[in-house]
Amino acid sequence: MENLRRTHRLTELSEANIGETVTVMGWVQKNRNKGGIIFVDLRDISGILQIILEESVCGPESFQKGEKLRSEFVIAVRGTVFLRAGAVNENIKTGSIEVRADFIEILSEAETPPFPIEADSRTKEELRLRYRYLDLRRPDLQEKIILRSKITADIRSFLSRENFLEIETPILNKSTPEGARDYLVPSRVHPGSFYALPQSPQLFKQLLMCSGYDRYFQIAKCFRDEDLRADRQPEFTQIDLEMSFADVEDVLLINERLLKEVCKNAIGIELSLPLPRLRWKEAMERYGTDKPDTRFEMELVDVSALLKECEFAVFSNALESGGSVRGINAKGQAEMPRKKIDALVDFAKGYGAKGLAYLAIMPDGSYKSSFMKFMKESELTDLVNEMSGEAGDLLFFAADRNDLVFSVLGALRLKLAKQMELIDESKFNFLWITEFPLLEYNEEEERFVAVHHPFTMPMEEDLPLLDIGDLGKIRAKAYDIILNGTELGGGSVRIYQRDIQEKMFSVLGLSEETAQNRFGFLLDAFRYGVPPHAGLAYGLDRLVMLLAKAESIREVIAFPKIKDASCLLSNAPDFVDEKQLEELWIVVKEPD
RNA sequence: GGCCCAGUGGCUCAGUUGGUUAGAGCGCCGCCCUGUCACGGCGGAGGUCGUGGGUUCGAGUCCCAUCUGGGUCGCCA
Repeated sequence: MENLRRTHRLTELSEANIGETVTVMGWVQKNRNKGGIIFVDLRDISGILQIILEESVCGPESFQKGEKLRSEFVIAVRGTVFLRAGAVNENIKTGSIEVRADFIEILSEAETPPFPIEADSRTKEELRLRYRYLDLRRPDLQEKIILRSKITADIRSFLSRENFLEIETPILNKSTPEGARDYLVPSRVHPGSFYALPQSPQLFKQLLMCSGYDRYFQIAKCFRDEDLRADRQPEFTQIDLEMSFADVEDVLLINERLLKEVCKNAIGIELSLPLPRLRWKEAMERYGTDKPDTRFEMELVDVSALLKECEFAVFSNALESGGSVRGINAKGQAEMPRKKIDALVDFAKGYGAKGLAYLAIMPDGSYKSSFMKFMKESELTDLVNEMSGEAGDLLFFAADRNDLVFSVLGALRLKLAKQMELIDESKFNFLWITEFPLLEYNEEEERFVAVHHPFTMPMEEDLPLLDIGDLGKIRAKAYDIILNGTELGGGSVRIYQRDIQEKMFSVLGLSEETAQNRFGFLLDAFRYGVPPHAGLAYGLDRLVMLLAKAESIREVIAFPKIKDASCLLSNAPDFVDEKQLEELWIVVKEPD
């Protein structure tokens, strides 16, 4: 190895290098031994290159090494670049050339890997994660990790050019039990005291605004001790940014330019600006969700007004108790088999619906429906017209409290779109959702809680409602950025006026003492001159996942955790020595 | 915490209404082959079906429990 220095990555070589003596290194992808000639497909992170071994060129010593080669051996090859004598391999970048080795060295031997190292792996994820270091050798996973690095670099570059300063904030923080569960870190020096890992750098970035760093960003690791999902990990990365002297419009406009640049550089997609916007209320009414997938239509229709006199108890009860009846039209699905409809009804029940009413408009114009016997002919006709129902369509209706109707139909809409293959996977539909509600009522805690966080600024015209009005109706200067039905990020204009902040704490049921105890350092800072400020944070993992067209966030994280938040590779979390616990003043209860 | 899906050689799968020594492709091992690139030829090893219990004359196949992984609801200010 002392005498060998790598001169090129494998696919840096091309016909331009013909005749050159080069030294390359990598992993053996495939060894095709024809007896007197050995073809080796060598792999590194750049791709594949064919190496040829002939005893007459490389001598017996290297040739014997060539005969020993197995998958995943690491080798070094010194040789000359030739145009291929045989056929060109169109499948690889270096398919027209090959390196004729005059010397090879086996740098490292390898056991047979437990699964094939190849693109488009069909190996079950459990095994891949247990051997993640092998999984990460696979080209498609490498592509995603490379894309992630590129996106991160682009974001840094853009924000730096826009005069944002990258500033790190602490990982060891104070726990603020509002919101997600914290990961706690025991203090050795302070018996019984704990740090919390950040759920986001929220408070610190606001402090930075107070300190005059008027544009801040950070690529910040964040932690939330909640259950995982395909797009949720307990530790994840935020692109966190904050701007002083800024309102909603300032944040949205600069982020649109950021997204445009990232999309263009990372995947060659040209976004047209401005990005579409939708108010929260309208999003809920049209799509049943605050993160609509706008790649297909099938919008919700409120049919409550038509059903005031209706005798179908499910509908009338919902209306009488202040709820609504809304429907969606599954175009051309009238012939859906009963079994499939029943499955959709069960699906709806999973979201809390008591049932799901349906009406099929048969090709001959007749109706087939779960509730027609309770309805007048004219009511049915009106209903069908309101839903733009045509022969061959299948209509679904949910009747309940508004929030339930929205969540049921919002989920059903997505489910149907997938079944009906309505989603154009080539689209990248960004969408701003604006004017989120400031507060929502939490049944369990029997109080209003912040939808975004307690520092979110109400909209000016709704400020009076903080004193006298319906708290649930207050709109906030809060916004989310959505891509293809996934929440990519969100942010808000922050409260910087002490009186408004105090009112906010008060409606949240936080006593002055509690607020001071939890956020006192921020409130104190606000006493010494605070600029108006606003910000946004993206989930970097989700952004990369969507741009990479990955199925799960785990595909764009080098070392992800599994569903129960453990790591199959390292076996974290794990038990620790009694001595460590003693130092930390911790006594572990026997699990029940 | 709830619901749903999956678990058969190293990998990916098949396995008919429960019925003889559980199959295939790839991979692996050995021998042969100087233009292969999904290389080819010949030969070979390797599983008791995630685990435990039950039903049965008989279970990979049915039942119960459990473990491992995935999806989702709750949760995620």
